[in-house]
Amino acid sequence: MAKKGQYTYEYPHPAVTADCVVFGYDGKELKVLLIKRGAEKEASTTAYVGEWALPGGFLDVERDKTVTHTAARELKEETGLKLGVKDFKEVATFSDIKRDPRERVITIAHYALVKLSDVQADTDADKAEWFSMKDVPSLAFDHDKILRVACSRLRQDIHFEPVGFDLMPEIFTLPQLQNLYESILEVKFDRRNFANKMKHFGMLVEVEDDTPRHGTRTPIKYRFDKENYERLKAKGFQLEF
Amino acid sequence: MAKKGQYTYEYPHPAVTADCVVFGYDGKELKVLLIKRGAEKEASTTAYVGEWALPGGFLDVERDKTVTHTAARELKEETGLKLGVKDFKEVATFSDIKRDPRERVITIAHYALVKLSDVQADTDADKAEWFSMKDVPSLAFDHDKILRVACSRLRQDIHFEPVGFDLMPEIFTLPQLQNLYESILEVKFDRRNFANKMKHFGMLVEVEDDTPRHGTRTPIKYRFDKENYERLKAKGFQLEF
DNA sequence: TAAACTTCGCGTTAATTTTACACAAAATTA
DNA sequence: TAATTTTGTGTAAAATTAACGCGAAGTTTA
Repeated sequence: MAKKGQYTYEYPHPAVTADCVVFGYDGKELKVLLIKRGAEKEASTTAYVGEWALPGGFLDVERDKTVTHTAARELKEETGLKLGVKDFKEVATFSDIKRDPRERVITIAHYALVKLSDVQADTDADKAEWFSMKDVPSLAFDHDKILRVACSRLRQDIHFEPVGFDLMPEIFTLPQLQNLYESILEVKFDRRNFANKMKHFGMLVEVEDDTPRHGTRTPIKYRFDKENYERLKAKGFQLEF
Repeated sequence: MAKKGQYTYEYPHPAVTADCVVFGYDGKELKVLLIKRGAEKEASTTAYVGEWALPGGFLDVERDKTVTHTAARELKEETGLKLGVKDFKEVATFSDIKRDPRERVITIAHYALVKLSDVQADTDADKAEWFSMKDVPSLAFDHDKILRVACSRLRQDIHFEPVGFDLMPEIFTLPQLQNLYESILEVKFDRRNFANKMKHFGMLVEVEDDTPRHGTRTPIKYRFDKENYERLKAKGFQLEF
């Protein structure tokens, strides 16, 4: 651990953090990963102890290649969830002068999309918890605001990128996919038009899978055709919803 | 001036800057405002002396309310151009560990759109210069990259916001507006379809203006109907191009 | 001064995309 | 076995987008 008062500068410098909004989808609703702020670390200076917050932490000036590396590293440390730098998207910077009561801290918010079914086991249940977007508690710092902005960013991105496929499990059904889109965009689509449009893009591949499903009629299973998507993207095509 | 080594922290802090990509349009081509890096200020530590760069500078930890305030303040100081915080849009954070040779500096890039005809007189010609996007020189630091990213961001934004009207003079013609869209998007539109679409939005108002124009036939003059645009936006409408 | 040329505005038609909507099959429940 | 829920499929109307012809206004050229 570094000694106190070791680092001096000619001009004041702010502290810089990266925060993570990790979205997951369980087939029913959109969820977000939060941590409970503990007093373990720097007890005396830690703020908002016991409150829920977004995972995140300070830029390691000497080691973190970019602030996105900070995001990935802190997410791993705080929740156990290991994501690659490429899995993150930058949302925005939050730099209000009083956003942290201790000192001037600016944060670069990121978001990531994960297949909840794949990672739920990885997340350290002692520290982190998945909350449905519908009942997110009030958060520490300005994290409420960050979450709102991240959501609206996700809503924008979904129009141009197949974000659904990052959130869905490998094998999924059209009704599930539609439900996800409806959850994120908070609208309802016509089932038939949704299916037509999705199939029309040519990114869905039918899969043999006889796992019985809960519902009534058994829907067809699909997987995302990543190669074809990459080909289409290279050609310059537009998703749109 | 502050004494050296006055500000001390328990952990290393990066320096934080805000950089500005200011776009202007002169009726012909898209331009960007650059400054020539001088050795005036902190001579010994200044890097890239004599090279062209984006306007920008260090966050004033004690005074700047947000990094966007930094952007506005520095733009004014370095180019004479006075813009409001609302005129800026955040683009992205650039935080590569070696992007500044002197110390770790992360920068939050912003862009702004201005009516070149209105502000050309305000820009301090000694320090700043407007460059056509077609012949931008190679820039200091990673500013080439920042400019590229800002451009692609502008190209995205133009699909959903009437950015044209921030760049055009108060009174303009449809061919001018079309030229701007074509410059930014690097495509060609059909003159008649472009006009139909634009008029269909209901944001254009015909204006009486008999200033003779250079070309052949004198095109109709318009102005942007801001009130109507706000009304439409409130109702939730989409631009799209 | 007339002819040729360029730029501009208007409107029409064809192609494409989006929207609205009805019915039958599969599985569960009563 | 009948009723109920969920899913899959197709088609016609409506709206939007794309393609395009023409004549008018002004400039340049012969």
